Amino acid sequence: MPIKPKIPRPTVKRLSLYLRQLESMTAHEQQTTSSKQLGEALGLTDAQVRKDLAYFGQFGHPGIGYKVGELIAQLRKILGTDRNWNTAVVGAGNIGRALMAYGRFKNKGFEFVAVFDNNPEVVGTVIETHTVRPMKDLATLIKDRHIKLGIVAVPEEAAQQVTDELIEAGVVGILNFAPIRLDVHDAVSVNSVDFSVSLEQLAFQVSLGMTGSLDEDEN
Amino acid sequence: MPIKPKIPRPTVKRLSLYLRQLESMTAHEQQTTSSKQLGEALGLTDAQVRKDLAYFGQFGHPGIGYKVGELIAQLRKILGTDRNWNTAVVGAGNIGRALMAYGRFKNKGFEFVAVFDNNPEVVGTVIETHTVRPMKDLATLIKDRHIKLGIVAVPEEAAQQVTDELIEAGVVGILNFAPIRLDVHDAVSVNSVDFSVSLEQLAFQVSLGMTGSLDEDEN
DNA sequence: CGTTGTGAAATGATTCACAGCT
DNA sequence: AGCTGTGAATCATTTCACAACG
Repeated sequence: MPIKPKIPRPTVKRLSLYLRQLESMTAHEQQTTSSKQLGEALGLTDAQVRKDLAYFGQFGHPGIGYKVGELIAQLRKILGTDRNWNTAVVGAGNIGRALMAYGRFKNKGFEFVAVFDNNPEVVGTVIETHTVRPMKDLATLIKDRHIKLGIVAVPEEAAQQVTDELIEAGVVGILNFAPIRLDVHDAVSVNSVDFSVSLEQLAFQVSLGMTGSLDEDEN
Repeated sequence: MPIKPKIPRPTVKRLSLYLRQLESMTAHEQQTTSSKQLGEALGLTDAQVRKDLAYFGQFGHPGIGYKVGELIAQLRKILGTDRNWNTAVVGAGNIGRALMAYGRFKNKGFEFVAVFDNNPEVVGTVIETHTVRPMKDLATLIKDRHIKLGIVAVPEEAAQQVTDELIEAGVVGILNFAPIRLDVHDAVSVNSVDFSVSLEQLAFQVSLGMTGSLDEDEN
């Protein structure tokens, strides 16, 4: 192992986008691509693409570009999605169901292997082939099924408590949909999706567009 | 109006967080706060908080801090959520329903005034007091109800088409849940929420935590 | 040729540190 | 004494530009 390269945070986000674009390219039988082409498809500069990829190794072929299949394999390895991540969904409301219904996660290395809810009317019902379990089964199921990722899709008031239980049971990564900052210790990773923030950002951009300026869109 | 201050993008995201934290403070009858306190609650430095706010004016009172009610009003004005944004949801699937069910948007300046879907079985049903309309009514309803924001919660294949229709009808901001980059002209703002990217980022962080290092979590 | 990988330069964002107000 | 607002310094990220390679 050479040194620690230090990866910029924005780079990580873009790796996912590269991977998705490349997968769409294989689907179209495309064998090879370039940083220019990849960048154009995603609204980035070619230099940005090359620099991002170069943090992880030398995947390109000068004069040729990148071999699509090869780069896909590399990116999966980098992102950790070459293995399978057993994942639990906590909260069988609309968000929980939306995620479980989105079939493409399976091919992306994420497998939902348990759903929990505390509502007795929901417990026992089946969502996408999975029976909703009561919260009291959480710890044992997380352990038995070697679940490493947890999705917190419960109301704000319950989010921290649920998080604590997940971590206690052995989960090492949390995707949080509740509008609060979750308190976790350093060994656990948290990533939050916050609809209010997203909408307010949008309102700001729009308001601004009517008067001043911010930098580009970039989606 | 003096000059163009140029707002850092990360600042905008944080403004939403400040606003939410302040709202929770008023709910607890708190009259006044400081950049230090605000920062600690959100995992930011006090200097960061002050700098963010100072881009928009001098809202603080030296020696005292910030008056909570006052700052809330200012932030709402800055974000554009002091007015009301009529919003349309396209796609009455789980994500669309999750958003409509999240009651707090109303108090945040976003009002969902129309839902559309192209599935005949769903059209005509009622979601949170709103009858689902067919796609063919989109243009007229957007115009009649002065809808300015659109939420794209449809499958990937339909997302660009839906976006085009929304913009054609007069929408100026789009919140996109489909996993593609939407093509829009400059006068329209787009903000995307991408579950796959969020999950893959999480997997990366976790994988890394097992070996190397990235910078802090920060949720 | 066209395209990568990469130092060096430029731009952007955060933190420091302190003068000045209450 | 306590806290803001802000220039200056630091740190992070992006862009430039070009040598090296197939």
